[in-house]
Amino acid sequence: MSTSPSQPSFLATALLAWYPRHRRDLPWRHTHDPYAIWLSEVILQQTRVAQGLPYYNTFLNAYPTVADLAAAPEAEVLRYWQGLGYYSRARNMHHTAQQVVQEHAGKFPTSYAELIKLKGIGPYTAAAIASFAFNEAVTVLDGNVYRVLARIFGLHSDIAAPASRKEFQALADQHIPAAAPADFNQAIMEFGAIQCTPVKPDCLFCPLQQSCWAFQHGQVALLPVKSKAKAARTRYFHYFVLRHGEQLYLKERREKDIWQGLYDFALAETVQAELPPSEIMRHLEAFGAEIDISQAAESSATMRHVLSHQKLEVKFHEVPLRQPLPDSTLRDLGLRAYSSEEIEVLPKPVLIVNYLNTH
DNA sequence: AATTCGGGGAC
DNA sequence: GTCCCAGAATT
Repeated sequence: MSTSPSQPSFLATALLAWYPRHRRDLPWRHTHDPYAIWLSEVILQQTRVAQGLPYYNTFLNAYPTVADLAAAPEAEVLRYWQGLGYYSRARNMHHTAQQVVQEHAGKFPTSYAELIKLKGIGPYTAAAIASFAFNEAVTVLDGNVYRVLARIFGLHSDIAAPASRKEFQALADQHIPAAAPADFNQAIMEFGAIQCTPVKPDCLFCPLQQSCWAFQHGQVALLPVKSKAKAARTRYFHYFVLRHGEQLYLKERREKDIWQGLYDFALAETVQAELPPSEIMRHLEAFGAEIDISQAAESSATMRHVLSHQKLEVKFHEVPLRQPLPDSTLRDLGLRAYSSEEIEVLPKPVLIVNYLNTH
């Protein structure tokens, strides 16, 4: 990190004046506990405050300390994360909590250099924890910071390109005040979140209006420059909802794919939208149990579920069984029978939760 | 450098 | 429909 000038820059001065008058009252702003700050930062990765807030409170209540998190079963941790998405965040937190307990005697590392070595803690989160919990003068770079800097200084570098990072990093490093690194980091992100917003920023009442390159040049709506992501691919899922009495059969997703560690039903993925009747019959026979045709429902209508890089088109085929699935089938397909009470506490994709809530 | 990891809310 | 959110790991 570069040094900052002895006199705070115009940017630091403006942001530090703006921040105390506009900051939202958020729970993680009342603590210096690195564990709680770590949790808030991981939750807020690619997640809005409004969506993450209830998870923060519930999670911290369930696991008040890093030792509590380390001692929990992974499935339970994922269940608390259910609905937040990017589930590797939860799995990495769990892993790192155990590492902190075992290798650091339960005490969180206190420097950026040590923090960034931990799984799930990258440049942003390491800087956030180091500055907020330990007042280290390291700058955070998140989507808000990119946007604010691009507009104020007229940077036209593509913020989606990794190579642009060092330009923004250098700029942030120039302006972070040595006397108040944590407040500067909080302020610039909060400023981006509620004043210098992506769409319709509040330029009319902006304290930086006069010194903002984008405003002065009428290019606020054009900055930051961000190249578009390629279109999401479409996948076709056919779930077999195997039921015996009140029991449903589910499996853990272990493969390297979406929803790792979460539970869903027996699944056939197809290249085309339709699963031909002959293929459906082949799957049903492979389950190795007699099906109660009289209670068999039509396949559900297609449910669409959109992820960042995938569009899922999903059909659920309900399969009422006259007897339990044989052990060989359970082994082969990784399935297990669960009561509705057991299913409730399994971590599941929102898609599966939605299905269960409507059937 | 490019890709892949969710889900929701604002427009 | 589009955009993007207090990003990180993997390839």
